[in-house]
Amino acid sequence: MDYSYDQDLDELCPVCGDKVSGYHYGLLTCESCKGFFKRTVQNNKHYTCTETQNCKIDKTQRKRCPYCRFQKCLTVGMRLEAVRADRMRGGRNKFGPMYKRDRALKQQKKALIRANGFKLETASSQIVSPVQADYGLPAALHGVAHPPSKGLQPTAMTPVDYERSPYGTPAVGGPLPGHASLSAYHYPPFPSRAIKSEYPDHYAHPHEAAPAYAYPEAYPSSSPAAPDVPEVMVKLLQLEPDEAQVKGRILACLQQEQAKGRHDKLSPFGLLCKMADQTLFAIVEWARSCLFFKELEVRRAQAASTA
DNA sequence: TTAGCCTTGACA
DNA sequence: TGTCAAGGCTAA
Repeated sequence: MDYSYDQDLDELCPVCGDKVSGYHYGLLTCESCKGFFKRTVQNNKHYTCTETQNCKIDKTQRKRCPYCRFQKCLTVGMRLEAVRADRMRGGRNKFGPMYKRDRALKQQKKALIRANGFKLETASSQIVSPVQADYGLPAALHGVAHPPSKGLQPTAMTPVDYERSPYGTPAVGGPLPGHASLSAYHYPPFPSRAIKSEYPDHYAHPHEAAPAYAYPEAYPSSSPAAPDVPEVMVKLLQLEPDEAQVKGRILACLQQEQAKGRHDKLSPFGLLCKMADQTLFAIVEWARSCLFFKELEVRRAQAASTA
Protein backbone atom coordinates (compact mmCIF):
# COMPACT_ATOMS: atom_id res chain seq x y z
CA MET A 1 0.00 0.00 0.00
CA ASP A 2 1.20 3.47 -0.80
CA TYR A 3 1.41 5.57 2.32
CA SER A 4 2.65 8.66 0.57
CA TYR A 5 -0.63 10.45 0.75
CA ASP A 6 -0.89 13.77 -0.94
CA GLN A 7 0.02 15.73 2.10
CA ASP A 8 3.02 17.18 3.84
CA LEU A 9 4.93 13.99 4.20
CA ASP A 10 8.18 15.80 3.72
CA GLU A 11 7.73 17.13 7.22
CA LEU A 12 9.43 15.58 10.19
CA CYS A 13 7.76 13.94 13.11
CA PRO A 14 7.61 16.46 15.95
CA VAL A 15 8.32 13.69 18.42
CA CYS A 16 11.36 11.95 16.97
CA GLY A 17 12.20 13.72 13.73
CA ASP A 18 11.44 10.69 11.59
CA LYS A 19 9.51 10.99 8.36
CA VAL A 20 5.81 11.55 8.91
CA SER A 21 3.33 9.09 7.47
CA GLY A 22 0.20 11.16 7.94
CA TYR A 23 -1.99 12.67 10.61
CA HIS A 24 -2.13 10.47 13.65
CA TYR A 25 -3.91 11.25 16.91
CA GLY A 26 -4.08 14.95 16.27
CA LEU A 27 -1.04 15.86 14.25
CA LEU A 28 1.44 14.77 11.62
CA THR A 29 3.64 12.06 13.06
CA CYS A 30 5.70 9.13 11.90
CA GLU A 31 4.38 5.59 11.84
CA SER A 32 6.45 4.47 14.80
CA CYS A 33 5.31 7.25 17.09
CA LYS A 34 1.77 6.59 15.99
CA GLY A 35 2.12 2.98 17.04
CA PHE A 36 3.93 3.84 20.22
CA PHE A 37 1.25 6.32 21.23
CA LYS A 38 -1.49 3.85 20.40
CA ARG A 39 0.10 1.03 22.41
CA THR A 40 0.74 3.28 25.36
CA VAL A 41 -2.79 4.61 25.58
CA GLN A 42 -4.62 1.44 24.66
CA ASN A 43 -2.69 -0.65 27.14
CA ASN A 44 -2.63 2.08 29.77
CA LYS A 45 1.12 1.77 30.05
CA HIS A 46 3.03 3.69 32.65
CA TYR A 47 6.71 4.22 32.13
CA THR A 48 9.42 5.58 34.33
CA CYS A 49 12.48 7.53 33.38
CA THR A 50 15.80 6.36 34.72
CA GLU A 51 17.39 9.67 33.97
CA THR A 52 16.19 13.18 34.69
CA GLN A 53 12.95 12.98 32.73
CA ASN A 54 14.53 15.10 30.09
CA CYS A 55 15.84 12.49 27.67
CA LYS A 56 16.53 13.50 24.13
CA ILE A 57 14.04 11.86 21.78
CA ASP A 58 15.12 11.46 18.20
CA LYS A 59 14.93 8.78 15.57
CA THR A 60 17.90 6.86 16.89
CA GLN A 61 17.21 7.25 20.60
CA ARG A 62 13.44 7.14 20.75
CA LYS A 63 13.46 3.58 22.07
CA ARG A 64 15.67 4.39 25.01
CA CYS A 65 13.14 6.17 27.19
CA PRO A 66 9.47 5.48 26.55
CA TYR A 67 8.57 7.76 29.43
CA CYS A 68 10.14 10.81 27.85
CA ARG A 69 8.90 9.73 24.46
CA PHE A 70 5.32 9.61 25.64
CA GLN A 71 5.70 12.92 27.43
CA LYS A 72 6.94 14.40 24.21
CA CYS A 73 4.04 12.90 22.31
CA LEU A 74 1.69 14.73 24.67
CA THR A 75 3.74 17.88 24.68
CA VAL A 76 3.74 18.28 20.93
CA GLY A 77 -0.02 17.76 20.88
CA MET A 78 -0.89 14.12 20.29
CA ARG A 79 -4.40 13.56 21.54
CA LEU A 80 -5.37 10.86 23.96
CA GLU A 81 -8.98 11.27 22.92
CA ALA A 82 -8.15 10.16 19.41
CA VAL A 83 -7.34 6.65 20.61
CA ARG A 84 -10.61 4.84 20.40
CA ALA A 85 -11.94 3.20 23.50
CA ASP A 86 -14.02 0.75 21.55
CA ARG A 87 -11.11 -0.07 19.24
CA MET A 88 -13.40 0.32 16.29
CA ARG A 89 -11.45 0.32 13.05
CA GLY A 90 -11.78 2.62 10.12
CA GLY A 91 -13.84 5.72 9.72
CA ARG A 92 -13.03 9.20 10.86
CA ASN A 93 -13.11 11.01 14.16
CA LYS A 94 -13.75 14.60 15.14
CA PHE A 95 -10.26 15.62 14.16
CA GLY A 96 -11.01 15.12 10.50
CA PRO A 97 -12.02 18.74 9.82
CA MET A 98 -9.00 19.91 11.75
CA TYR A 99 -6.66 17.80 9.63
CA LYS A 100 -8.33 19.06 6.51
CA ARG A 101 -7.99 22.67 7.55
CA ASP A 102 -4.40 22.14 8.53
CA ARG A 103 -3.63 20.70 5.14
CA ALA A 104 -5.43 23.55 3.39
CA LEU A 105 -3.47 26.10 5.34
CA LYS A 106 -0.20 24.42 4.51
CA GLN A 107 -1.10 24.46 0.85
CA GLN A 108 -2.14 28.08 1.00
CA LYS A 109 1.13 28.94 2.59
CA LYS A 110 3.08 27.15 -0.11
CA ALA A 111 1.04 28.88 -2.80
CA LEU A 112 1.58 32.25 -1.20
CA ILE A 113 5.29 31.69 -0.97
CA ARG A 114 5.38 30.76 -4.61
CA ALA A 115 3.26 33.74 -5.60
CA ASN A 116 4.91 36.43 -3.52
CA GLY A 117 8.31 35.01 -2.89
CA PHE A 118 7.58 36.11 0.61
CA LYS A 119 9.83 34.68 3.24
CA LEU A 120 7.65 33.57 6.08
CA GLU A 121 10.27 31.99 8.21
CA THR A 122 10.81 34.89 10.53
CA ALA A 123 7.30 36.07 10.95
CA SER A 124 5.42 32.83 10.98
CA SER A 125 8.01 30.88 12.90
CA GLN A 126 6.35 32.24 15.97
CA ILE A 127 2.98 30.90 15.00
CA VAL A 128 1.89 27.38 15.69
CA SER A 129 -0.08 25.00 13.62
CA PRO A 130 -3.84 25.19 14.03
CA VAL A 131 -3.69 21.63 15.12
CA GLN A 132 -1.56 22.60 18.02
CA ALA A 133 -3.32 25.87 18.51
CA ASP A 134 -6.59 24.07 18.86
CA TYR A 135 -5.62 21.15 20.94
CA GLY A 136 -2.03 21.24 21.93
CA LEU A 137 0.47 23.00 24.02
CA PRO A 138 1.42 26.50 23.07
CA ALA A 139 4.49 26.18 20.93
CA ALA A 140 6.07 29.14 22.59
CA LEU A 141 6.20 27.17 25.78
CA HIS A 142 7.95 24.20 24.37
CA GLY A 143 11.27 25.88 24.54
CA VAL A 144 10.70 26.58 28.18
CA ALA A 145 9.69 23.12 29.18
CA HIS A 146 12.05 21.33 26.83
CA PRO A 147 15.45 22.48 25.81
CA PRO A 148 15.38 22.79 22.04
CA SER A 149 15.76 19.36 20.59
CA LYS A 150 16.26 18.28 17.06
CA GLY A 151 12.96 16.52 16.93
CA LEU A 152 10.78 19.07 18.55
CA GLN A 153 11.92 22.29 17.13
CA PRO A 154 11.04 22.07 13.49
CA THR A 155 7.42 21.22 13.92
CA ALA A 156 6.54 22.91 17.14
CA MET A 157 7.44 26.17 15.47
CA THR A 158 6.75 25.15 11.93
CA PRO A 159 6.40 28.18 9.69
CA VAL A 160 3.20 26.94 8.30
CA ASP A 161 -0.03 28.31 9.51
CA TYR A 162 0.23 32.02 9.51
CA GLU A 163 -3.43 32.25 8.69
CA ARG A 164 -4.60 30.58 11.80
CA SER A 165 -6.73 32.58 14.11
CA PRO A 166 -4.98 34.70 16.64
CA TYR A 167 -7.73 33.62 18.94
CA GLY A 168 -6.53 30.05 18.91
CA THR A 169 -6.31 29.92 22.63
CA PRO A 170 -4.86 26.68 23.85
CA ALA A 171 -7.20 24.46 25.71
CA VAL A 172 -6.83 24.70 29.43
CA GLY A 173 -7.18 20.98 29.60
CA GLY A 174 -4.34 20.51 27.16
CA PRO A 175 -1.11 18.75 27.89
CA LEU A 176 1.21 20.22 30.39
CA PRO A 177 4.73 21.22 29.61
CA GLY A 178 7.66 19.48 31.10
CA HIS A 179 7.57 16.03 32.50
CA ALA A 180 4.75 15.71 34.87
CA SER A 181 3.86 12.17 35.67
CA LEU A 182 1.52 10.39 33.36
CA SER A 183 -1.36 10.66 35.73
CA ALA A 184 -0.95 14.39 35.77
CA TYR A 185 -2.46 14.57 32.35
CA HIS A 186 -5.88 13.63 33.63
CA TYR A 187 -6.70 11.62 30.61
CA PRO A 188 -10.08 10.14 31.16
CA PRO A 189 -10.65 6.42 31.15
CA PHE A 190 -11.42 4.89 27.82
CA PRO A 191 -15.20 5.33 27.72
CA SER A 192 -14.84 9.09 27.85
CA ARG A 193 -12.28 9.14 25.11
CA ALA A 194 -14.39 7.37 22.57
CA ILE A 195 -14.94 9.78 19.73
CA LYS A 196 -17.27 9.11 16.92
CA SER A 197 -18.85 12.45 16.24
CA GLU A 198 -17.49 15.55 14.59
CA TYR A 199 -18.71 17.77 17.37
CA PRO A 200 -16.33 19.44 19.76
CA ASP A 201 -15.32 17.29 22.63
CA HIS A 202 -16.51 19.25 25.59
CA TYR A 203 -15.27 16.63 27.96
CA ALA A 204 -11.75 17.09 26.78
CA HIS A 205 -12.16 20.84 26.44
CA PRO A 206 -14.71 21.91 29.00
CA HIS A 207 -13.44 25.49 29.03
CA GLU A 208 -13.89 26.14 25.37
CA ALA A 209 -16.70 28.57 24.86
CA ALA A 210 -16.20 29.03 21.14
CA PRO A 211 -16.37 26.29 18.53
CA ALA A 212 -13.09 24.48 18.35
CA TYR A 213 -12.69 25.07 14.66
CA ALA A 214 -13.53 28.74 14.49
CA TYR A 215 -10.13 30.11 13.68
CA PRO A 216 -9.94 30.28 9.90
CA GLU A 217 -13.00 32.45 9.62
CA ALA A 218 -11.29 35.12 11.65
CA TYR A 219 -8.96 35.81 8.76
CA PRO A 220 -10.31 34.64 5.44
CA SER A 221 -7.43 33.39 3.40
CA SER A 222 -8.26 35.59 0.45
CA SER A 223 -7.91 38.87 2.24
CA PRO A 224 -6.76 38.71 5.77
CA ALA A 225 -7.95 41.68 7.70
CA ALA A 226 -5.46 42.54 10.36
CA PRO A 227 -6.90 44.33 13.33
CA ASP A 228 -4.95 47.10 14.95
CA VAL A 229 -2.52 46.02 17.58
CA PRO A 230 -2.66 47.98 20.78
CA GLU A 231 0.48 49.96 21.39
CA VAL A 232 1.00 48.17 24.64
CA MET A 233 1.17 44.85 22.83
CA VAL A 234 3.79 46.16 20.44
CA LYS A 235 5.83 47.17 23.42
CA LEU A 236 5.22 43.84 25.04
CA LEU A 237 6.52 42.06 21.99
CA GLN A 238 9.56 44.29 21.96
CA LEU A 239 10.20 43.07 25.47
CA GLU A 240 10.12 39.45 24.52
CA PRO A 241 13.18 38.42 26.54
CA ASP A 242 11.40 39.53 29.65
CA GLU A 243 8.26 37.77 28.54
CA ALA A 244 10.21 34.57 28.21
CA GLN A 245 11.61 35.03 31.65
CA VAL A 246 8.15 35.52 33.05
CA LYS A 247 6.97 32.38 31.32
CA GLY A 248 9.95 30.50 32.61
CA ARG A 249 9.29 31.58 36.15
CA ILE A 250 5.65 30.67 35.93
CA LEU A 251 6.46 27.27 34.53
CA ALA A 252 9.11 26.68 37.13
CA CYS A 253 6.55 27.39 39.84
CA LEU A 254 4.07 25.10 38.17
CA GLN A 255 6.56 22.29 37.88
CA GLN A 256 7.51 22.71 41.51
CA GLU A 257 3.89 22.34 42.41
CA GLN A 258 3.67 19.16 40.40
CA ALA A 259 6.91 17.85 41.85
CA LYS A 260 5.40 18.03 45.30
CA GLY A 261 3.44 14.97 44.46
CA ARG A 262 0.18 16.57 43.51
CA HIS A 263 0.07 14.73 40.28
CA ASP A 264 -3.62 14.13 40.26
CA LYS A 265 -4.74 17.62 41.12
CA LEU A 266 -3.14 21.00 40.79
CA SER A 267 -3.18 23.34 43.71
CA PRO A 268 -5.05 26.60 43.28
CA PHE A 269 -1.72 28.30 42.80
CA GLY A 270 -0.71 25.75 40.23
CA LEU A 271 -3.95 26.26 38.38
CA LEU A 272 -3.50 30.00 38.48
CA CYS A 273 0.01 29.65 37.11
CA LYS A 274 -1.24 27.49 34.33
CA MET A 275 -4.12 29.76 33.44
CA ALA A 276 -1.98 32.88 33.61
CA ASP A 277 0.65 31.34 31.45
CA GLN A 278 -1.80 30.21 28.81
CA THR A 279 -3.58 33.54 28.82
CA LEU A 280 -0.29 35.32 28.35
CA PHE A 281 0.55 33.01 25.53
CA ALA A 282 -2.79 33.62 23.83
CA ILE A 283 -2.39 37.39 24.05
CA VAL A 284 1.13 37.34 22.71
CA GLU A 285 0.24 35.01 19.88
CA TRP A 286 -2.73 37.16 18.96
CA ALA A 287 -0.56 40.24 18.80
CA ARG A 288 2.06 38.43 16.76
CA SER A 289 -0.56 37.32 14.32
CA CYS A 290 -1.89 40.84 14.00
CA LEU A 291 1.56 42.22 13.33
CA PHE A 292 2.23 39.52 10.83
CA PHE A 293 -0.93 40.24 8.88
CA LYS A 294 -0.17 43.92 8.97
CA GLU A 295 3.17 43.20 7.40
CA LEU A 296 1.55 40.90 4.89
CA GLU A 297 -0.90 43.62 3.87
CA VAL A 298 1.91 46.12 3.45
CA ARG A 299 3.84 43.71 1.27
CA ARG A 300 0.82 42.94 -0.81
CA ALA A 301 0.16 46.63 -1.26
CA GLN A 302 3.76 47.14 -2.28
CA ALA A 303 3.57 44.28 -4.72
CA ALA A 304 0.35 45.63 -6.18
CA SER A 305 1.79 49.12 -6.60
CA THR A 306 4.88 47.87 -8.36
CA ALA A 307 2.94 45.54 -10.61
C1' DT B 1 8.58 -4.01 22.46
C1' DT B 2 9.11 -1.73 18.23
C1' DA B 3 7.88 -0.31 13.75
C1' DG B 4 6.32 -1.20 9.21
C1' DC B 5 2.63 -2.90 6.62
C1' DC B 6 -2.26 -4.26 6.20
C1' DT B 7 -7.34 -3.87 6.84
C1' DT B 8 -11.25 -1.32 7.98
C1' DG B 9 -14.86 1.99 7.40
C1' DA B 10 -16.77 6.96 7.80
C1' DC B 11 -16.73 10.72 5.02
C1' DA B 12 -16.37 13.80 0.87
C1' DT C 1 -15.59 5.43 -5.27
C1' DG C 2 -11.37 7.32 -3.42
C1' DT C 3 -9.26 9.09 0.65
C1' DC C 4 -7.03 8.49 4.90
C1' DA C 5 -6.87 7.96 9.87
C1' DA C 6 -8.13 4.64 12.79
C1' DG C 7 -6.84 -0.38 14.77
C1' DG C 8 -4.62 -4.99 13.81
C1' DC C 9 -0.94 -8.03 12.57
C1' DT C 10 3.64 -9.66 12.64
C1' DA C 11 8.70 -9.93 11.66
C1' DA C 12 12.68 -8.32 13.82
